[in-house]
Amino acid sequence: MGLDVHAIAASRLGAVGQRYTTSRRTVVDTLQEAGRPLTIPEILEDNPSLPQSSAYRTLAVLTQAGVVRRIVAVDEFARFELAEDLSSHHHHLLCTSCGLVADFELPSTLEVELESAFAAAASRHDFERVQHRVDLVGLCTACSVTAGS
Amino acid sequence: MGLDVHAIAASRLGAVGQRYTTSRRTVVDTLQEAGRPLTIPEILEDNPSLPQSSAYRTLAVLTQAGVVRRIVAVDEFARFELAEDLSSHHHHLLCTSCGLVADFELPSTLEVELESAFAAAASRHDFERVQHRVDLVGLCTACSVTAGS
DNA sequence: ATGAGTGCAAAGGCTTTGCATTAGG
DNA sequence: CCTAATGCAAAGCCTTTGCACTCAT
Repeated sequence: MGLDVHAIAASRLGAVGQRYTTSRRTVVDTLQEAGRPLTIPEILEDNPSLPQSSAYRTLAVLTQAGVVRRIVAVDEFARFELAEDLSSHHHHLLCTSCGLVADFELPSTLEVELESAFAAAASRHDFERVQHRVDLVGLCTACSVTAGS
Repeated sequence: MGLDVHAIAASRLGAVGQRYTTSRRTVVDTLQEAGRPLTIPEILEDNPSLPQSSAYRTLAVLTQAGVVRRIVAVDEFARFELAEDLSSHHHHLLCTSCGLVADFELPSTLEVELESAFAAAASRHDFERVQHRVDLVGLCTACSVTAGS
């Protein structure tokens, strides 16, 4: 798709009174190129000149502006990816052994069914502004070879 | 249901060479009574005489024995609930504001469809021993009143 | 009795923050 | 220019761990 991610990012940051600075642009680039959720250590690895504290602050701002999404996987590291409307709707495969996060998609017919079931559950429990989080938790190829009993 | 949770817990602990001690029993009771995932601070609140380190160690052992399940919500706190075969299959509603976790269920027909879609996705990505994690993330009643814009 | 389990306190590790400096609009 | 953003270092906070004591078998 031909979305201008940087233009959208600049606009969303502006909407919350934030500037689209060099380091923020860099982080967005890194996430877009990765195409999967990255931890902050991974982001720093790709950008050795970026200080750790700047990475944390940058990602906090980008998250707040709706440019990136923070996801909680199975290990102690937070992970970040571009917001879904800047990439595409997808789900995550989480490796319980190494923490790897990969993306996958569900048939759209199933997504539709899920959506209505979720809407019903949310309304039943008085939850609002609900998004769903559908993940698979298991062992990735590498780990099932290593740790597979 | 008439499951004897304590008997099962004792048996599962035994299977991994662990004893079913008083504090472990206490934690299991607390989780069963709560009927929703609890953080360690919440567990300690319910059991003021239980030291923090014992709570962490107890829950680590119970998790390893398959008596409880550790879940990652949206905040920094790990949460624990009884294993599904000691309670029932369900999903979670997560409040992004206060971190509250509530339970909900999906129609069993939808569960079946999901299961096969997940199996397909997992096999496509060479993931093994896959479990699913289907949660809704939003604002609980209390928080949507307070923080609802 | 005798090793597993517990309690206390200190250490670990990811993340946040204070403050002086730099850069964006 | 002038405020927001950055960089460095120190502090926070959840969690884990070392070690001596106690309880379960």
